[in-house]
Amino acid sequence: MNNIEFATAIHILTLLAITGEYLSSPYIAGSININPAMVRKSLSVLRTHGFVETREGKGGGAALAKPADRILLSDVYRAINDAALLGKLNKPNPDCKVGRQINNHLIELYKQADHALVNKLSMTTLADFCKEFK
Amino acid sequence: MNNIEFATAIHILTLLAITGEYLSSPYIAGSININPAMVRKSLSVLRTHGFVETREGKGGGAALAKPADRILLSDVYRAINDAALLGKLNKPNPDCKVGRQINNHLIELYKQADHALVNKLSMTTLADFCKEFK
DNA sequence: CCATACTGTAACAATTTAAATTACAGTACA
DNA sequence: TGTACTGTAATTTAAATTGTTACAGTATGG
Repeated sequence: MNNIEFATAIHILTLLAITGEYLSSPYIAGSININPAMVRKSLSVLRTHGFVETREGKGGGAALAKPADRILLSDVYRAINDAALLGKLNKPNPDCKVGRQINNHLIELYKQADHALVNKLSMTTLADFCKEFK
Repeated sequence: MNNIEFATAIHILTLLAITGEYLSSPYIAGSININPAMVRKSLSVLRTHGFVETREGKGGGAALAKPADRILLSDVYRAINDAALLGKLNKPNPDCKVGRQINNHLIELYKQADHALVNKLSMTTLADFCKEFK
């Protein structure tokens, strides 16, 4: 969530869900106000995870691959953050009792925090999110 | 959590809690394997938030300012992340229905996610965390 | 009262990571 | 066959983070 990809992905999915149409990367880019290549990069990840389908060639673009009420925001979060841990670590001194063990304990803590976050996000579907747009 | 300061702060607090002594920044730095000035920077934040007290001059250093069972990991997280939002935003096109509204909705979502994370961290005290060290 | 060993902090430098851009081959349509 | 796209790799640029240096201020003990 701490990179902009999550915001970009949610923006794309929201557009696709609300319009229900195939949209081209230049069109989507115009809404987000970024470069079309960035949109295609994001679409590439979303396609890999089954959220969207894309069509090449003239008149091509992207559309949702499944109903918006079957896409959890937590799934999108997971897709973008992959296995990345929610937190950085030092390289402490292994000759110190604390230094030797702390990274294991921090990793465990980060995992718990991440689970709590994902759990919260799993309570909202893309459809729920889209309902907020008037 | 996505900067290393949280890991550094927890390391410092763990050392202070476990030893129960005044420790100097060079000593602490030796355990974390970073520069003493970094430790002092972190201590400066921890002092501002009332977690530690420090002594200047020869023989100086830092110690916990209150019992480890009265320090929640969520408090430390808040102290370090201050008001920083857990997520970035684009600068979308205001002429687009989605672009115009999405940042407000993402901010709301980030807040919820952040609360869930803080809630989880509030279940562990520094004392609990220290118990894990054998 | 001076040498020593610290803290506190600002200024600066280096490094790392993230983001954006460019480029171009491949594909589909009309 | 021209046009308008996608897909992706390579590169560049920018931003954020992390680390370093430097030095004034402070406490201690001989």
